[in-house]
Amino acid sequence: MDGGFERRGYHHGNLREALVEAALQLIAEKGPAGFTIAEAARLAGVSPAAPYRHFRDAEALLADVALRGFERFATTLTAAWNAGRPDPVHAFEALGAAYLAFARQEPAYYAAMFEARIPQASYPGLLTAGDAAFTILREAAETLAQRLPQEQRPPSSMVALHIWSLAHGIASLFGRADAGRRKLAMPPEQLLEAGVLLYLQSLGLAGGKG
Amino acid sequence: MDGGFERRGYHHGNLREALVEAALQLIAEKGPAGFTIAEAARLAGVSPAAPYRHFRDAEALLADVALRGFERFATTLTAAWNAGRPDPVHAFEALGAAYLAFARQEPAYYAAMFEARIPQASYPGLLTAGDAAFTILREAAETLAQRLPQEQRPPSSMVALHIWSLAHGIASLFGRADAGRRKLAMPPEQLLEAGVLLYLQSLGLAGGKG
DNA sequence: CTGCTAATGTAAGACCTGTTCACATGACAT
DNA sequence: ATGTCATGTGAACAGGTCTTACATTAGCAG
Repeated sequence: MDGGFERRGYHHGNLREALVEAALQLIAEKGPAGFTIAEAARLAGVSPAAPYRHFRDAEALLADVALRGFERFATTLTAAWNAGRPDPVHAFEALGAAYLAFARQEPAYYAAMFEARIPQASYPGLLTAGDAAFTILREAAETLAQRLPQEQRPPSSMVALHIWSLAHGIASLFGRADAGRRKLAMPPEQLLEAGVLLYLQSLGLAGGKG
Repeated sequence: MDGGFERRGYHHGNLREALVEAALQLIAEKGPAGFTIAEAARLAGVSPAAPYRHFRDAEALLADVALRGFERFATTLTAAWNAGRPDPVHAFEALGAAYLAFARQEPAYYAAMFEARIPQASYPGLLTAGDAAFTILREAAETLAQRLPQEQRPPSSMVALHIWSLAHGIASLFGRADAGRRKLAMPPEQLLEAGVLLYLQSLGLAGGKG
């Protein structure tokens, strides 16, 4: 661990990164509320006051983690959409699957992004990064809608919001390794895929009977 | 406030209820993580140690709030569904609207129920109460599905999961007074209604073009 | 290489919270 | 009236946040 850094002397050399790594580890273990600056400092091998040279307070550190999370999230979603190849419907499915995969594989980022209750107004970068991620989904929906005659096209932002909400709902209710969550008859990925297909069908965007 | 109770002497008289009230107030203000036993005790006018006579620890208090929340939630949903009257589709819409209304009007309960990361395994009552609330949705979906010829009926639990997830996603992304959340072109209620209608259409359960 | 400056880390401390313990109080049954 | 038990208190300790004054050193100017 230690983010791959061993401190070599009085100065750590990469404390900022080490703190982010430590925060990720702690959030993954105990949730955003369980993370403390003191413990992150301990993991990084510095005194409890050192982190304050890099982050104003615990919330700022969390906000930085969330920001990085949104950036990775956007990268992941872009790759999954893959410019709509091989065809928009399958690419859209892949986008949904990537959403859930991110929530499952990066629970710490996901928690920082969506569960930490960071006041976004205080961290404008967060808002921007979140919008960028959403835009990927919206443009995918836009591309999909192009297949319909213009007068039948739904607003792409509405479609994107529906898919985002469904994916987020599934991820946050059932999609995590959280022992506490309910068991399902269907794995979350399949639940999402079925939901998206049904939804797209009603728009005339997916095959007649899934 | 004080939950309507003034303490009259050495003994509070209704500390347990007063603590729950205080917790609700604090959660509403600062989220589940911002709530502390010490502050709840202060609001109730007792010493910081007094709450431990009624709750094993802070998590237990939170779990009690969540449990009460699930019970109120179930009541609300049952009333909204109204046994499927005047007709199942409209009643189903009302159910969705009630979901969002609960999240908005009772943010403290909602947060305790879904955001507090209470290990449900440690509080079996919570799991039961959550299941009871979900069952209402599942039975509504079941009733709806009855309208279809048997071989076209989707699994009602899948339908219920889709609707629950969509509603929860919308509520948790956009449905709260949280200043930090994004602005939408459409109010959350309308977003949900449109999503549910589209979804039901694809199942053949709602009118041809909403 | 020398020496200055700014960045980075430390130590100590004020203050808060959670939680436990021995003890105080009084509601209630007998 | 008396005893008992639920309920509340006060003191104590561990551990957290964050600030302030101070220590160390990296990196740059000369």
